[in-house]
Amino acid sequence: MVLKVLQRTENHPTAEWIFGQVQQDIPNISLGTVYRNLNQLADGGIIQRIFDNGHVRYDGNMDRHDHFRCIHCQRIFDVHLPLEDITKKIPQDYGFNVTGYALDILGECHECQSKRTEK
Amino acid sequence: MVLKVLQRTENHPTAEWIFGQVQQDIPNISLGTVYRNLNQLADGGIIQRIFDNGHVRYDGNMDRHDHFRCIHCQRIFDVHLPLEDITKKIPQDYGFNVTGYALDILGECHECQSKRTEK
DNA sequence: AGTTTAAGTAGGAATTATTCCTGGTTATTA
DNA sequence: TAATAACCAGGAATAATTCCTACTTAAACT
Repeated sequence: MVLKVLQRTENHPTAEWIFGQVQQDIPNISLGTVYRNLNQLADGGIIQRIFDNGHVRYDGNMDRHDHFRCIHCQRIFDVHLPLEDITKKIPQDYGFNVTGYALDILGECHECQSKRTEK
Repeated sequence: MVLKVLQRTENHPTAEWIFGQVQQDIPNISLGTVYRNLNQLADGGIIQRIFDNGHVRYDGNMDRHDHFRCIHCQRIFDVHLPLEDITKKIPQDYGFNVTGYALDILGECHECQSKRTEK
């Protein structure tokens, strides 16, 4: 159920929000259960953790993708950028094995640009 | 003083650690002051926040660089990769303004590779 | 110099997100 | 049917961080 809720949304919700959603179907589920399930799913690579200013959000979309966060409205958008460089260059230049990476981009989204220039 | 401590270390310390260091010079500084100063410095772009599994660390090195975290020993290494792609492609493909980005790479560091193959 | 205003702070309480614990419930196996 | 295992609710505990209040120091003004 936790997984279903997460995959049904376009957003990148917090544990708390997921808890609220799941509660509508399973009224007496506990927050601890949501956390336990999210951690299992994330550790098993089924879902992804996103670190948003020290707070954790979750993403049920496991296609390789990155995140853009608007510095005004704080929304997180999925973006797709192939960075095949990394998996070549890091082992080459540093001798480290790469198992994954996460790119977080900051900036100003479309809407917030318009809102700003309207004034 | 908070800034000085942070810039003197090669590591990516937590607020708590910085607090301990600064205490040696200013014995009755409070943890809240350390947090306030770190937040001001980070918001002002003087230092960088690093999100390490939901915990916050700080980095006094403001050259444009990225981070590699070893999945075994959990240490964080600085790596340098020019990703000029991002600042071109994101505005092009998505119409977002980019003000910054952070690349977090996961993998196995040198030492942990050796340790593992020794066995 | 004395007074007002502002800025920065210690110390600790409060808040928030997350994990941990215990006893109970359900499912599984034999 | 009895025994074992897995999972969970509910709430307590923990950890990181922010917030609050009264105090101190510095700056600006008269």
